[in-house]
Amino acid sequence: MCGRFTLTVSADDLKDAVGLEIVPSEYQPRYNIAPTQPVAVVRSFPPKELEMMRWGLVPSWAKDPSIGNRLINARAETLTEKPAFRSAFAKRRCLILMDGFFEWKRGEGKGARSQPYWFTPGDGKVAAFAGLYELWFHKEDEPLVSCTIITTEANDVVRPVHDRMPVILPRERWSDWLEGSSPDQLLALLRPANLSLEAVPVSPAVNSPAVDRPELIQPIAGL
DNA sequence: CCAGACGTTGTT
DNA sequence: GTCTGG
DNA sequence: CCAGACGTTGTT
DNA sequence: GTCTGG
Repeated sequence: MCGRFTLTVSADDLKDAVGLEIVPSEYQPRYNIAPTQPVAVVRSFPPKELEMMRWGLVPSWAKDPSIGNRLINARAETLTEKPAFRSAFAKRRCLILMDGFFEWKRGEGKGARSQPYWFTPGDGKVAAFAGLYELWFHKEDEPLVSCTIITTEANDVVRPVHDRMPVILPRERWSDWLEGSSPDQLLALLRPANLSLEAVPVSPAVNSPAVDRPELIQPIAGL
């Protein structure tokens, strides 16, 4: 995990939530955000800014941006060792904005379907994954800017569904993550979420990355 | 030395 | 760019 | 994460 | 089965 999430608020509400402007024409509410798609990100510099980035990290040394299709998550446990993430962890940390994420509980036996769940902080507010970003300079003037979501072990709410989850930073830790400098203090932030999460069983319609509508986060009966 | 990878997930 | 493997 | 493709040649 | 694309 995490391979799918939501950010369903309006551009105005997003601005109110984080205190930063976003280009309205680039943003729209989403109920099924998949890898390779644009996601709303706060990065600390230069300067602190809210912008849309491609989900899937493309390191500066990449010959081809397709490597980003695979670097959608970074394990917190090995962040400092992996060549693909080391420099981003040191210098290019970000907040990936969301208001819920999906995890799939695998069915027993072969051929069994996985049941998707939507996990949400449930207070209607914008929350944030801990992330890393990179700039990839090709031949155009503007670099391709991309990001990855940091994962850790599941907390008590998520564990029945899955053993990993994205790192969710409480609001009072946002600036610590963006502006921190000591690697030890930064790593200490990458813990399973302590905040309350609501687990909502949802329709397998979310399985298709092409489907994006409000019904995807409605509870389904019988579970 | 050069070449080639650089990642996570889940499944067996 | 930097590390690992041959 | 899941869904869907998995290929080349030559022609428009 | 495995890779690519969204």
